Amino acid sequence: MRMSNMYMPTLREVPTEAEIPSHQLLLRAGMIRKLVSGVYSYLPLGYRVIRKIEDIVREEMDNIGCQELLMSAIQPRELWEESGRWSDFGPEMFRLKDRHEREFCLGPTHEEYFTDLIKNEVNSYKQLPLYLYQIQTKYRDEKRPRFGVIRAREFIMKDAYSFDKDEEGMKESYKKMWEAYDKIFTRLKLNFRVVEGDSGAMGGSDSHEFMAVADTGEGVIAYCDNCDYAATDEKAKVVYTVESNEAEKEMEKVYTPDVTTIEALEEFFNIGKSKFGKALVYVAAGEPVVVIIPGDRELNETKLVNYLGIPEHELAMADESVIEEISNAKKGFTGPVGLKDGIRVLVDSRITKMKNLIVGGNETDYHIKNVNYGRDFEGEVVEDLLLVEEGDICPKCGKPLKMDRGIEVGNIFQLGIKYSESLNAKFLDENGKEKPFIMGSYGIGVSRTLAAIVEQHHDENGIIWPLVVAPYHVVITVVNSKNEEQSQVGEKLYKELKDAGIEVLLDDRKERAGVKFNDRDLIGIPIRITVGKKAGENIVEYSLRKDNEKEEIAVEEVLERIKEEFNKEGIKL
RNA sequence: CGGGGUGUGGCGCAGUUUGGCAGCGCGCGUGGUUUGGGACCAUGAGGUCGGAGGUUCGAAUCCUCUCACCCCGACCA
Repeated sequence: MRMSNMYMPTLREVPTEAEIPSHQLLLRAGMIRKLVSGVYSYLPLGYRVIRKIEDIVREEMDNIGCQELLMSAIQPRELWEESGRWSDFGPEMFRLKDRHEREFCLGPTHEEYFTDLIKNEVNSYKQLPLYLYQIQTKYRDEKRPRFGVIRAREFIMKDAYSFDKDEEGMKESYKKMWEAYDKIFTRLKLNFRVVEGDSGAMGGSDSHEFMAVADTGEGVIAYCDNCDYAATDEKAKVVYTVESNEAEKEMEKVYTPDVTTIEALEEFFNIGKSKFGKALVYVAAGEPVVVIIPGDRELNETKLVNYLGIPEHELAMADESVIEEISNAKKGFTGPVGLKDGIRVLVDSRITKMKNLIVGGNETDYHIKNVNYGRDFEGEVVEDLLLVEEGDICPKCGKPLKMDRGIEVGNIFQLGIKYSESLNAKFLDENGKEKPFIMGSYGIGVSRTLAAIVEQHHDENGIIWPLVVAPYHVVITVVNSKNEEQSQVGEKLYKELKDAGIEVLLDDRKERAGVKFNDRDLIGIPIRITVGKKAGENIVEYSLRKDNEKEEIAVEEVLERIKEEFNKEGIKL
């Protein structure tokens, strides 16, 4: 491609809307443009990268016998009613009506659609396992779109589904997908970590997330250096021991005017946070719920939602009127003792082992000392409602956990029979018995992966694309396009490389050298050929975007050097 | 959804406090001089000041409503 003819609107200045490097650079490099919040276009350069990511995904999917198809983004309400997710998905789902008032959604994912598709055509265990996938646009009306294409409302996703005859088969399929994902993200040069995830709105049991390590990532992961334990903060099991052998003391009401936070209580009582029982008031599916956890810990809302068995959007922190209503006191004085009758109380299991707690008194300006579970209050004891913290002990090996951040680029779920059961998708097994398909679903955020790669591969001058996904492999910069010798050498090389099957850009624009250099660094082309002063002597400059070391070589050597670089990267031409 | 902020030419911004000709830098057109890391001179084009209503002789500026976008929290590929 001749750059004089290319649609590549690079920006000199950083658009104010962009906060993180990948968003800024993708905009500046002219790879993406925003239409409205969370909705983006992929411009020619960006789209080439998207297609290369897709191709790698396709190869690895095809390798494990997963077959590509393409479905509609638009799906009828009835399909989602069958699985119960028309309401479970909540406001996250884009909904629309046709001229006959029939309701539809723009697919946020396709479990129902895939299950529905195959259920009439696949009737026998002999046809299993079956793996299908598509690469398609998904829609989720995110609460807060952010970071460019990392959290968009429209995004490109590869979604795959496995159908097995039994649990073991499904686990085998899950393993295959996992291995394929490992290969995909490795080929894409991402530094990633596989962690246990929460299955959330997808349902099912086991799930893992593929997290591209990045400080700017929204996902928080807890991991162990000593063993292979790693999980998202939502999922990570909190091991927290507070055995106390103190003798139970007499309950005592204490006047604590305006002391409403754990920090203030700490100061008031001059005692550590762990002596307090923190009461959090939520409204879950319309009903108030009080949750009691140790004062020095945070609540994990995902665990709470899972315990309650409600969709996430039906859980919210209670506002002050609800708090006053159930505790008969201002916010900050809620506790487990003396709540209004009939209020549901959940107690983190750790609370039951703590002695002589200090809790809110359910009376404005009062707390109660020496409160003990079992003697003074009761509730539903929940094993673990806490959010993991750095330094918590690893549930697997007991060493301290570390925390990291990442961008979730892939996710695999063991769904089981959630969808096959509700959609009545069944086959006949060896004994002629009807059984629901055992399913798995597997996503890769293609557009998000684009951003994740930039997040991990850039410097102050711009993007540094790995050769496998670079929009073009090579850029030939003709330093002075008015110079006849330089132009000729540039043209000759351009033709030679193109004929060799290399994707090459020729910067033949009538710009000053500085502009060309800055643009090529910004858009991150991995291999750079500079045709300059020594063009007449048949010498050009060869350098790589990633290390910047320049070398003068003869024009005849160029193709060979490029081939060497492809070999080094393990890429076939 | 809660909290905070911003909307002025393609991009980045000033002007708003205290109402009085709509400006600056970059980019863009033309002519010229330059030409190895975002050139210089000259000369141009380009604006419903987010929108609606109001106050006023007069509104980018004051008031009311509204829309959009960004940031911080709760969700996800």
